[in-house]
Amino acid sequence: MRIVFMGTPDFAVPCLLRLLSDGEEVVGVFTQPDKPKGRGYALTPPPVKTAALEHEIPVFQPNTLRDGEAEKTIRALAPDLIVVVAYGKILPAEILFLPQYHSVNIHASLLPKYRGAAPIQWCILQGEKKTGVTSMLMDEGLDTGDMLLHRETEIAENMTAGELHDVLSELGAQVLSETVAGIRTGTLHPIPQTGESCYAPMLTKGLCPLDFSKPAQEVHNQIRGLSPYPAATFRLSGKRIKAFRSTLGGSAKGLKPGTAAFCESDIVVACGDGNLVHITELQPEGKKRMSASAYLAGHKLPEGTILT
RNA sequence: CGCGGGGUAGAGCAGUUGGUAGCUCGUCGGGCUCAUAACCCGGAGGUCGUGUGGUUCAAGUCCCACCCCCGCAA
Repeated sequence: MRIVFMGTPDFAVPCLLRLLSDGEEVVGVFTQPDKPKGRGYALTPPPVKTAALEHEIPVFQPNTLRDGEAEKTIRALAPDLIVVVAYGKILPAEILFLPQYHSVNIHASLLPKYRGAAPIQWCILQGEKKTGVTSMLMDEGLDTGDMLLHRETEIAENMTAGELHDVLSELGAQVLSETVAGIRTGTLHPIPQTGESCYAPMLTKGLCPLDFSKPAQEVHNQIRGLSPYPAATFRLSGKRIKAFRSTLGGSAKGLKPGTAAFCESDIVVACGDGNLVHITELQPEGKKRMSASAYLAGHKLPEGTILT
């Protein structure tokens, strides 16, 4: 099948590769323009572009899909289907329904929950026990199209967003493969999204600072939901520290929220509900990411120290 | 040339006004103990990122160049 693929970040790469290994004819890849990133503002290509170029697929990086140019380009590519995976732009109707089989999207949640930009992280932030991947026939709304297939996966107690991302990314490739196969054979039955929906908006820096006056479980969810990017932070002796991993366990026994308890191999902090959160992996500003025990080997952290 | 922090024993950190390096953990050996990841004693382990660079009687510590790592911001 002739397919135009639209995607941008790492999450979308396994989907693209799966289409190729399935023998689909990927005739073009749309991805976001290269953007200045990192120190020195080096112009950085999106991961999907890199992957596409490695397979010698034509890459298109328009700033907008709404000036008619993109439509002409796609028309010339004459796809049977458009596959969208975390592309980062809304497709106008004239493109959406251009191919014979229209456009399908792979979304990293169990729709209609967690529509939007950051479903993986929000699932963990909200303390969900399971999530999954859904494929849908796209319409003009944001992740509102009729659903085709979905696959569920458990979210382990201490799982981070990064780990879940990798799982869902592979699961997404699997679902995409089955979806394309189903479209080819005409065996899929689109079903409208029903039930309670919610949105997973883009993550902002404002979500990062930890608030130890919250219950330990929420602090824990915040740490793992924002790990590794953008990463939950707290302050210790004037420096900002990112927390990447944590576990729960133990009672704070009347310690005020934010107070460090006995810190041997973990940084143990009292939370608002009287329970403890154990920070096990972190990164001080300007330093590499390290285990809490390594950090504690070189930094004294007496019991009673206040973290904010 | 966006702003900034840092490269010292396996890991994490100190290192004062320049005088050839210390701490915590780990590791090895011994001891204590019913026992232990606990405790005590002892040992090994470092060309202090690179430059057969500059200053100096003397540089981890000052100056110069380069390499590498990281935080912020985008």
